[in-house]
Amino acid sequence: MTDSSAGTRSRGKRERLAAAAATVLHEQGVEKTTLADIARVAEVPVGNVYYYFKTKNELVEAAIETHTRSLSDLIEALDRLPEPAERLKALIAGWVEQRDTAVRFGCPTGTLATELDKRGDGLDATVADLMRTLIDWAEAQFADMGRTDARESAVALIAAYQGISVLTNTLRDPELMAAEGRRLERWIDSMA
Amino acid sequence: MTDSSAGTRSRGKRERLAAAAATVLHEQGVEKTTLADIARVAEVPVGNVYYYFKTKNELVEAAIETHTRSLSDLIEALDRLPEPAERLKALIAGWVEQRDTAVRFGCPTGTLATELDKRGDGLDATVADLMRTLIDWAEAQFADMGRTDARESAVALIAAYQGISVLTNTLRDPELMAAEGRRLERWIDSMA
Amino acid sequence: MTDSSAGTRSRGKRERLAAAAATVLHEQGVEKTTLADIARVAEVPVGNVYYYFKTKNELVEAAIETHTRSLSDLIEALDRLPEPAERLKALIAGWVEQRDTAVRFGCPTGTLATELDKRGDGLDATVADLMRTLIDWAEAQFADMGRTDARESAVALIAAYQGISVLTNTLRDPELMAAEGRRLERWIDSMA
Amino acid sequence: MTDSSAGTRSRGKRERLAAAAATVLHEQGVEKTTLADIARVAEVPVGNVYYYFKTKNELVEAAIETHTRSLSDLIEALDRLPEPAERLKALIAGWVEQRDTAVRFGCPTGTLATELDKRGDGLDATVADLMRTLIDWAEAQFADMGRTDARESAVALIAAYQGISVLTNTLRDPELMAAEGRRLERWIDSMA
DNA sequence: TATGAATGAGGGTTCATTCAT
DNA sequence: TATGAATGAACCCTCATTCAT
Repeated sequence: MTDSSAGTRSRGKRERLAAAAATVLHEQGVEKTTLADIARVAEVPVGNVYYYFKTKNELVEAAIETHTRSLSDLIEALDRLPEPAERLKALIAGWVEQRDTAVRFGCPTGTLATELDKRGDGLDATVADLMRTLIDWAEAQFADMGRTDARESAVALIAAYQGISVLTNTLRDPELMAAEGRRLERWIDSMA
Repeated sequence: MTDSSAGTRSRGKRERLAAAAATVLHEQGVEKTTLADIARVAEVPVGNVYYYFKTKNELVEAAIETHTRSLSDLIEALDRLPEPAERLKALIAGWVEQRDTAVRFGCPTGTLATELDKRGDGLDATVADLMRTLIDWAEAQFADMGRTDARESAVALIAAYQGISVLTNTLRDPELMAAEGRRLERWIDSMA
Repeated sequence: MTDSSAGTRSRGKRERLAAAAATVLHEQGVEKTTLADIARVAEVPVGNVYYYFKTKNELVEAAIETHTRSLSDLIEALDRLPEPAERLKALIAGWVEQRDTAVRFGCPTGTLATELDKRGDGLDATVADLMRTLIDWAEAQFADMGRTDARESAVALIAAYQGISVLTNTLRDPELMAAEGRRLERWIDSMA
Repeated sequence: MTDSSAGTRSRGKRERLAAAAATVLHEQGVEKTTLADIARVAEVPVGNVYYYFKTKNELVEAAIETHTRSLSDLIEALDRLPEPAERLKALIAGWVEQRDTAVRFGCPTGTLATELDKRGDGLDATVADLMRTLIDWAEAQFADMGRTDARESAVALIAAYQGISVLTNTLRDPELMAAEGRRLERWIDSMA
């Protein structure tokens, strides 16, 4: 019991750091975020961070993995819905629900991808995987609906979300996300 | 004569700096770009930059203004086309033409907006104006086409471009932009 | 039984650490070597090192002692030879044999002495003892040969070795050591 | 005059840094010396060091160059002597003169070479050049004296100096250097 | 005895900004 | 106006040493 809680505390710390990284990197951006910021949020002494992550990049990587896991969970939940159209609309509904976060910080994945592209380390490939996972899942839904242009539709859907996230964030207007959500839903409905 | 040529040279320097800033900030990102980088590209001594721009932020602002002027020029050119639908399709065609740049650096305005949002200075409002200008123009075209949902369509169009820019850049695939361009054209055509 | 075997295991660990320290400190230098490096080579967990050595300096001391013991063994072996001139020439032959190590890392004692001198801890005195032991032994051989300048010759011999080690290492040429070895042998022979 | 003094001040600063580096690196060793140490001795603010030297390694390189220049000056002075044997003995006399420095810090070139070998950067090649320059010069003198074994003698001479420097430093005894100096002089004399 | 985890001081380096001329 | 030089705050990272168990 004591041992297990000790193990838990250690693993907990790593996870706390990864979670803090995911949040803070989203909110402040990769470049503006210092290790001290992440350490503070995770309530871990700065020097100790390096016991778990050898470089700042590894911390960014862990943040991406956190997002990847979130996406997996989301997909798993959506897959429980019976109809592909419903699944897609539930995805959209989720986006709309989080529109206030989008207003303040944009899409976590999209802004991260944009920033990592400029950095020159190899991390952009990792976010690309994450992005592809989402597109692939959407494609599967469109295919399930019998669409022959499933890939193109999937790309268009995710692009619409990425784009409206940028606009919602830039123009500080959550209603943009809401309206686009309704438009996308109508689009899905028009396919049935 | 000497003064005027000096003035000319100075204005030339200021513009060279603004242009260099626009390019380099797009390619490297705001945070990764140093004043020295911009000065080097503009072929202006580092110490001299501060004669024209008191802070790095003012240089970023100048870069945005450069983009704003580019947009004005573009709009002016598009407005010479007779039909609103043609104008919109010409806009889209321009996006597709520049897809290789999007692959490497994303949309200049979008990535800048994403980065500036994280910085906390007041510059995000300036990019927002730029973004709004484009949306407003698109809205005018849709209205001209007799659409009652002109604003929503305009937002959707620009969002589509922003989003596909993110995906094109992240996934390093220019074909994404091309395909989305064709899709958007079809959409415009379907409105006629 | 358990205690004794534990004790044995412990002494084994202590010796493994000292041996690892001797090797790694020679190869990487004192400053560039971390405790983790030594622990890894000795296959001892980092945290456990401090049970045997309270500070890094103590580990350096142990490394010196390891070298001292090696020197004792060497001297013991040389002393089995009947003639002092033979003993000295056997010493020289040993140096030449190890010239490839000298090329890569220099003389273990000499480089250690050079490094420890800069550190300001009291360890330089310990290497000095080691160095003196070798000189003393050489002096005894020269005296045994009937030389009245035994001390000076001994110093010259060891200096020649230290110096050619520096050059062999710096210029990365094992042949330097070999040639100097032949020269020194001739010198010894000329005394008989 | 003003301009030239301004230029002098700048160049002076760079040189002051290089000179400080040469001294401090010799006295404290490369690893133990911080940039702040060098900056303090050169009376230059720490942040300003990087205006002249982009990395610590460049500062080390500059220190080596300082030593190289000193050697050139020395050689130039020695070359004014008429006889090669005299030149070599003057070289030796210089070593003996500086025996108190050797006691405290060893030979600047030798200790630097020993330390740089462990560091893994490419600087060891630069010190090697310095060392070779000295050997080459000595070889020329021995050749001038009609020796067929000029190279070997040159290597032996420099090795003797390097080695006695190590011993003088390690055993903290300036008399070692003095005695070895006399021995080497006799050796030179025996060649005439 | 044994060990993973924690800690904090300090080092090298970058860079926006300012200064002196 | 122009410019090389100066400045210092902040950042990432390393590591000897200590702690808790």
